[in-house]
Amino acid sequence: MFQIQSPSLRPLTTAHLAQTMTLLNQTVGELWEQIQKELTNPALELIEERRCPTCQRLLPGSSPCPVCSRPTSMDLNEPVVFISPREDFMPGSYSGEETMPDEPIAASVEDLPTYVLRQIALELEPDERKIAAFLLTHLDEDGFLTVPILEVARYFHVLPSKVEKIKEVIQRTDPVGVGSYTPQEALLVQLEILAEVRPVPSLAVDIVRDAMDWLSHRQFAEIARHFKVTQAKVQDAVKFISENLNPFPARAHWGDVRQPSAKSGQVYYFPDIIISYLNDNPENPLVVEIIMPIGGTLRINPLFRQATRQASDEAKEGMKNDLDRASLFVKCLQQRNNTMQRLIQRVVVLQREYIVYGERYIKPLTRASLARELEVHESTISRAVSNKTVQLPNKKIIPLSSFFDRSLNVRTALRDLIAQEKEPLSDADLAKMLSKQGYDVARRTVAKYRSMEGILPAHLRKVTQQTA
DNA sequence: CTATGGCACGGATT
DNA sequence: AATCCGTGCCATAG
Repeated sequence: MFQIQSPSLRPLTTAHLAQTMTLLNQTVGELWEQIQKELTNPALELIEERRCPTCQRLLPGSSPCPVCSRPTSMDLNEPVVFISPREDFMPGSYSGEETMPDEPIAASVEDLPTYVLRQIALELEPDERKIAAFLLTHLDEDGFLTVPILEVARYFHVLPSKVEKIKEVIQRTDPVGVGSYTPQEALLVQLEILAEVRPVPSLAVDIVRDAMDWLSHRQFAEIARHFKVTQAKVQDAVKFISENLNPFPARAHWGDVRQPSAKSGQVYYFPDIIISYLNDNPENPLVVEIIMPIGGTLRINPLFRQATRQASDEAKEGMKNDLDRASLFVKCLQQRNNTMQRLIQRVVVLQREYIVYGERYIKPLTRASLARELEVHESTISRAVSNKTVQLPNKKIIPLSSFFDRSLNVRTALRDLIAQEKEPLSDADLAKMLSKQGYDVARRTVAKYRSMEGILPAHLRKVTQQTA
C-alpha cells in the first residue's frame, strides 16, 4: 500500500490515493493539462513566485534559492534537487508560435507516428491525414508498414492509389523510408532522396533494386558477375550503401537526439527532469530540476475560504465542494513532488557515473530495490518512472526508465567491442570477452542484444565494419 | 561441427 | 493479472 509521507497529508481517502497515483503517472505535459483544468476551480489560486536575484530562477515556496544558496561544501555525491516552476513551459501538443523556452530542447521524445504526422499534416487534406495516421499506427518497431495498401483502401473506402500516394509522402519525411514494406523499398527511397543533394553511384541503386538478395547475404562475387563489373566496384557501392543508408528507418531515429531543424521542428519538449552541473562546471555537483509546468505554486485561495464561511447555506454546499477538491489537489501535487524528489535524488546519487560518463557506467538498478530504500511500494516507483524523460548535462533527453535498464551497460560494451573488432567475432566469442569485462551474459543474450542494436551476425559483418 | 535464430519458461516489471 | 526480458534448448543453415 501507499506510504504516508507526512501527517499533514491525511486524510488518506481513496480519492486521495487515486489522484496521487494519477499525478505520479503524469508527465509534465499531462500535468500541465491537469493543472489548467483544476485552475478553473475558484478555490484554487496560483501565486506567482519571486525570482532568485542571481540566477533568475523561479523559486518554489518561500525557500531560498536552492542552487545559489548552496553551502560551499562541494560534495559531489550531494546533488541539489528541487522543484523548478517554469512559467515558460509549453506543452508540445499545444505548441503554437508562442515564445520558445529559453533553453530549447531537442524534440525526439514524442513517438514516431506523432513525429512523422506532424511533419506531413500540412501537406495533406484532412481526410488524407486520417489515412496517414492509420498507416503510421500500423508500423512495426523498425518502421515498416504492417498492413497491405489494399486493406487500408478498403477500410477507408478510397482508391488504393490514394493510399499509395500518402504512403509515398510518409516515406519521404524525416526518418526517410518509414512506411515501406521492406528494407529494400526503404533503401530505394533513401537513395532517391539522397540523389537530390549529392551524387549517388548508380551501381548502388542497381544493386539495391535488383540484387537485394545477394546484398543481404554479402555475396559480392555474384553481384559483380551479374552486373559485369569488378568486385572492387561492388565493394565501393556496398560501402556507400552501408555508410549512407539505413535499412531500418525507425532505428536511426531513436538513436540520437535530433536537433530541432528550422523546417520540421517547431516542437519543443520539456523533459520532466533536467540534470545539469552547478554553474555548468563539470567539477561541481549536479543540479536536478523537477519541472513544474506552471510559473508558481498552487494554494487554496484564502479569500475563497473566507467567502465560504459567510455564504448562504445553499451556496455553501457547492463552495465546500470546490474547496475540498482544491485542497485535495494541492495535497496530492505535493505528495507527487515529494515522491519525485526523493526518487530522483536517490537515482542521481546511484547513477552519477552514468549521468556524467555515459551509458557504459550505468549500474544495474531495479525499481524494487529503490522502492525498498525509499520505503514506498514498488508500484509507486513504477508509476513515477514510467513515461518520464530526463535531460542529461550533455543535453540528451532520455527516458527515466533507462536508469533502470539492466542491459544498457552490457549493450554499450558490446557495441564497443564490435566497433573495435579486427575480425568479426562470433556471439560466443563476444560473450566470453564480455564476461572478462565482468558482464556475465549468455551467448543467446549476446545475439539478442546484437539484433537490438541493429548489428549483423558475424559472418555478415565482413565488409560492413562501421555502423553509423 | 559451429553459429544463429525461434520458441518457451520463469522471474521481474507494470 | 498481463507483459517484458534473459536464458536454455533445439532446429536449421553454412
